[in-house]
Amino acid sequence: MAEVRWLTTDEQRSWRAFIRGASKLFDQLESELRTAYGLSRDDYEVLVALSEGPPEGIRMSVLAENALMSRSRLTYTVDRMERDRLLERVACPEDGRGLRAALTRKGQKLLEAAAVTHVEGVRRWLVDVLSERELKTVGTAFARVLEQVPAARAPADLLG
Amino acid sequence: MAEVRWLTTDEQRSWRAFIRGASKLFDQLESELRTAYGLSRDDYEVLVALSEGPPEGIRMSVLAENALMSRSRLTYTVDRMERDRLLERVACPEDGRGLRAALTRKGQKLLEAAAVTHVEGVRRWLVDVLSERELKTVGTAFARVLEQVPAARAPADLLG
DNA sequence: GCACTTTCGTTCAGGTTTGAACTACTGACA
DNA sequence: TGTCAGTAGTTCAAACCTGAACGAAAGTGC
Repeated sequence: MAEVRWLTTDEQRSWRAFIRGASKLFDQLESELRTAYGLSRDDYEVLVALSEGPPEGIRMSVLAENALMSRSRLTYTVDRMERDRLLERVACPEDGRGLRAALTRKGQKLLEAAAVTHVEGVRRWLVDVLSERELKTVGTAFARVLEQVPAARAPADLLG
Repeated sequence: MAEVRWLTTDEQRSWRAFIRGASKLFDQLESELRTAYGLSRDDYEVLVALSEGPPEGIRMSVLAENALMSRSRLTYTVDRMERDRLLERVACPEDGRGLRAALTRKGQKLLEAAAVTHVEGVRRWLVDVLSERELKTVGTAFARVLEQVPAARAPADLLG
């Protein structure tokens, strides 16, 4: 058992500022999307992923991966969105087990509107608040974090 | 209605990297705390806040503010933690409506153990992955974000 | 002292999320 | 061709969260 390497005062300060700022930013952006369009962050991520995929839709499992959601959570999210006619599930010709979620016209339209709100929020609360250099640094830093953090969160991964 | 100011390609890239990296980081850290100690991030935040407050405890409303939680969510969180004997609610002499949550010995011990796990995670997945300069920038950037985002998320705030 | 408004924390109803089972299908191997 | 492990997506029960409504106490103005 190695000695614990605590955070220095500066590291601690930075970490705390980050976790609080980021949490609040996420809450704010989600709150804006929800009150304006009734969309959760998950819903929005799904719409974005679909709009960037091919028109025939995206496999559920791929969608779950893209949006960093568990499969069951995605099932329920897609249920709700299908009920609201924002997307539809279509069978997958090449795999009888599979389904694709595909954007409807309504979903497309809603995303176009919501994206405006969302971009304004991202600008107002983040992009315009940071200098160009800061934003760039944040981007490259978290791209590296994303690479480092283990891809799967299977229980076995946590025991190493 | 003003023209939409979309994000530039670079801004978009930075924003995406950030949201994905940060989300994954949070998920990873929470997952580590949960499998090792059965603590959610909320639980952990409450323990930290209490350990930093006076020994007689902290008012529920202050705790909710510190941990960025709704009051009802805090009520349920504290219920669970009290059931597990990590803290206890004590009446508040100076305000008959109020309660303080105060750490028990067991809560104190658990936090001491969990903090080790948590710090290791923060180091491994963030602090050691970033340069000193990057971490500093992230800290100052999000401190500014925290300042800018409106404090309350009362419905009225969202209509302006 | 008495009405009024505000604040504190909880409770309620209903929606959401979780992780483990489950069904249906696929692909590999004999 | 038949078995069998593995995968896709769903479902289930239980835990969790949300926001509005609530009871109790505090503060305010008269």
